[in-house]
Amino acid sequence: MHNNGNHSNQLLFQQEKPSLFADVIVPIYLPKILTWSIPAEWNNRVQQGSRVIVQVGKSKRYAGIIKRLHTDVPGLYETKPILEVLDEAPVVMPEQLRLWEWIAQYYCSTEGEVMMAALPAHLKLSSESVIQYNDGHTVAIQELSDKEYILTEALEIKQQLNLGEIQSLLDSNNVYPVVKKLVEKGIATVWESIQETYKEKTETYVLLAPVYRNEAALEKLINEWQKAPKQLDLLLSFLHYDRTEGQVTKAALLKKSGVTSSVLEGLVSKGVLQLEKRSVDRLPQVAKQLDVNIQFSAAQKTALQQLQESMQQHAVTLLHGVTGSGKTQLYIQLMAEAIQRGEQCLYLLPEIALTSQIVRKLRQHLGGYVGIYHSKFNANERLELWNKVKSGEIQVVLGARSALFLPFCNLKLIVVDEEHDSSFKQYDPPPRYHARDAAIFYASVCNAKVLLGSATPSLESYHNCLQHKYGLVILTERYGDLQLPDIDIIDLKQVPESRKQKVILTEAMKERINQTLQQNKQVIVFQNRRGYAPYQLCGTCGWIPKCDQCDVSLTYHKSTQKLHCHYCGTTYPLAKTCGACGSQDFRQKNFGTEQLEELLDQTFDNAVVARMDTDSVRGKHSHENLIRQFEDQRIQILAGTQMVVKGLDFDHVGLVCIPDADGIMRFADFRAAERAFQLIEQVSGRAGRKGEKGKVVVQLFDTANPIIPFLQQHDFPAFYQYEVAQRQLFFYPPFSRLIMLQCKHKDQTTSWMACDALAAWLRTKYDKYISGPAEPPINRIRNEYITELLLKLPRNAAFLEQAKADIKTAIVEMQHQEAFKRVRVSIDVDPQ
DNA sequence: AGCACGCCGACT
DNA sequence: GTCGGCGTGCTC
Repeated sequence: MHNNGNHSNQLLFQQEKPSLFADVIVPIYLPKILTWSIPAEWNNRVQQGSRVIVQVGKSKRYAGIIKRLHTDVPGLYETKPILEVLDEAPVVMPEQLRLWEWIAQYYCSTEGEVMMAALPAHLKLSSESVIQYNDGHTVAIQELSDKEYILTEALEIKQQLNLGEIQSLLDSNNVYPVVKKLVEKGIATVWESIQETYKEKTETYVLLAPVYRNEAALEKLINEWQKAPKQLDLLLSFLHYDRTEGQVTKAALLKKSGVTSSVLEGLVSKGVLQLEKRSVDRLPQVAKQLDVNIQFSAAQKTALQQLQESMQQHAVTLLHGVTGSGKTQLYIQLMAEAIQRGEQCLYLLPEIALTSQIVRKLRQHLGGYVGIYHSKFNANERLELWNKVKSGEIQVVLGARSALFLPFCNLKLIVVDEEHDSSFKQYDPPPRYHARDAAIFYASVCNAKVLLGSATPSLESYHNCLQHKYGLVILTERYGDLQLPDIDIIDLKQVPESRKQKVILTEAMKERINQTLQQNKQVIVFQNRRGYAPYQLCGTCGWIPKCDQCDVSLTYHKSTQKLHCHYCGTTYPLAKTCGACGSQDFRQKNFGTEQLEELLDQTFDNAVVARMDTDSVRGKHSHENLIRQFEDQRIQILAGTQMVVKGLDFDHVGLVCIPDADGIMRFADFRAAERAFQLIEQVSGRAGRKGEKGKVVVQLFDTANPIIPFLQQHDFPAFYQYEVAQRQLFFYPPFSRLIMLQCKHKDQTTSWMACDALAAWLRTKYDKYISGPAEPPINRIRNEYITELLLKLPRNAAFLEQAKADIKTAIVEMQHQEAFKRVRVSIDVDPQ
């Protein structure tokens, strides 16, 4: 067969211009990335990192991110074309795509899930079905079923409905068949609506009409003013603000002059003033000014120099500085230097440590260079920050773990403060990533340095320092030559009545609180349990009220007069009689912050007592207000959970009380000692910041606990040596890497058997690394039974990759078995 | 995550 | 015998 010239020209043409395909990440759970084709006319408009609209399945459309453009023709399936190109410039950078890929791979998640965690809501678009009424239809009422009739009637009035509206209209979850019928009968059509959700914020500004913009005309107007004195007043106050502030918003003018908008409307209709809508920034406008004349102590100066040297040599440096040693000032100095070099910095903190205190401090020194990013910000504000980070306008971001996903263009320093904090690990929803570890990877991609900071480093990080993988800088002196507080132990075994009925505050502790109050100092009382009483017990038969859906005893909350499940959030009415024997002899066991607050309030008449926990600071600014009140010493005693520990510096705290230290130490997992040390050391650090040495009083039964001497000496390295020996003995991190598999099923036996089947699959290769199956201490949550399998694997990257692949295979194999089809398995790499 | 296909109970 | 419940599998 031979070709004529024309034909071979076409072939040649096709070879020069092969069709283009895009691997697109869509924000849904998909086991692998899917490929769409690019219509030839858009070849020059698409780029890696841009968003495109694609259709997934029958009708649903999403804005996805182009991960890769290529010309590999997919062999096994027809590709659909992309439907729209949303961005001319990429919204995510190549470095970010590498981070996404790493997280998905390392944490056994998917890039779609990472995308959901990474992008601000307004960049994640998905379509919604709109059911549109067709006015011209000619169907008679008699031809319709009841449901069809109800829907037709509603459509006639509203013209358009979405599926959610139809569901509530018909009071059913299964409305699609009815909609389909109406479409078949020509009464309605269905189309997919996909809309940009970001809205620019606009403000109305008041301007002088052009004719009066010269002195003479204006003077004439005012001098010849006849009626409408309110309008004249308003005009004069407008002129005043216009002169003093340069521009006047409608809202501010009306507020300051105290008249209604109808007065302003009058001036506008007279043609004296004009209104103009302008789009404005949602982010606060702060001057870009550096103020870094920090008075460093000698110890800080040394540490700063050591940090700079260490960061030259190491990708990651740990700053181990005792509480109150002024670590934040060092970060500020380093970030200010980076700003001056035109670089970007990321400062990560655990969510609840992102208080107004730290924000104020950064704003004070780094001014408008700083952007803030955490869950309290709404979607519009987040998108604006996203864009300003991408453009490089914002150079420093202070944020919680999700700030790691911002599109930095010149990131050179990542500070992970309180790096030991377990809330850097996300659990639900996946990806179950650790922001500190992901930051270390991201820094390697961006060629940035990482600075970890903590008064109580994680064993993993400290171990890495001793192995010379990370640099280590130590700051042992507290700023202003303060000393760490003394820790006194009160042995509850020695308190006579405590064996029968638990004493919450011993006489000795009350005495110390009184002394502190008399010296006009404040007291923090730490109790890591919310509510009034963590469980109730029938005095006759021992029955304990539990959650119907979870294997957890219910906590009595006095404020709501209800029993709360702290796992699923369900509330139950207060039990008056025993559910088992009918007895009325109910005893409340243990105590939470709510009861503690009440008790403190009753005991110390002259002191103002407040409580800080997730229940008491629900409102938007209540957390900030509470902190402010405590700072201003309007509150003398603050009772609270972990919340009082994180990121707060108070100047007048003389005493920290821990009435139930047993509650911190008795957890059964391998991190119990580490967590207890961190928590108690961090709480202690709140005592005695300015003035003399603070005091800590700890009540407990378990006075023989080996971590106590380390706490009393504030000796982290000695604690590390003790704890690391335990870890080595039992092959726990930092000597191994953990992967936790959880099987969940509504039937307890099935859950166990499935987990056992998984274990059997994995034992062929990983026998000596597996422990379990086992039931966790709380084995039922939301009516699902949980069985766990823990793998303690050697720290070898290639080995771990293989293990993860084998785990995924084992899960698929297990779920092939008929009995286990509905068992849900979750994988948690490096669980906390 | 949706959305459709497919198989079993309560109604005409 | 059909309608409608939700269990199961696929999406380029």
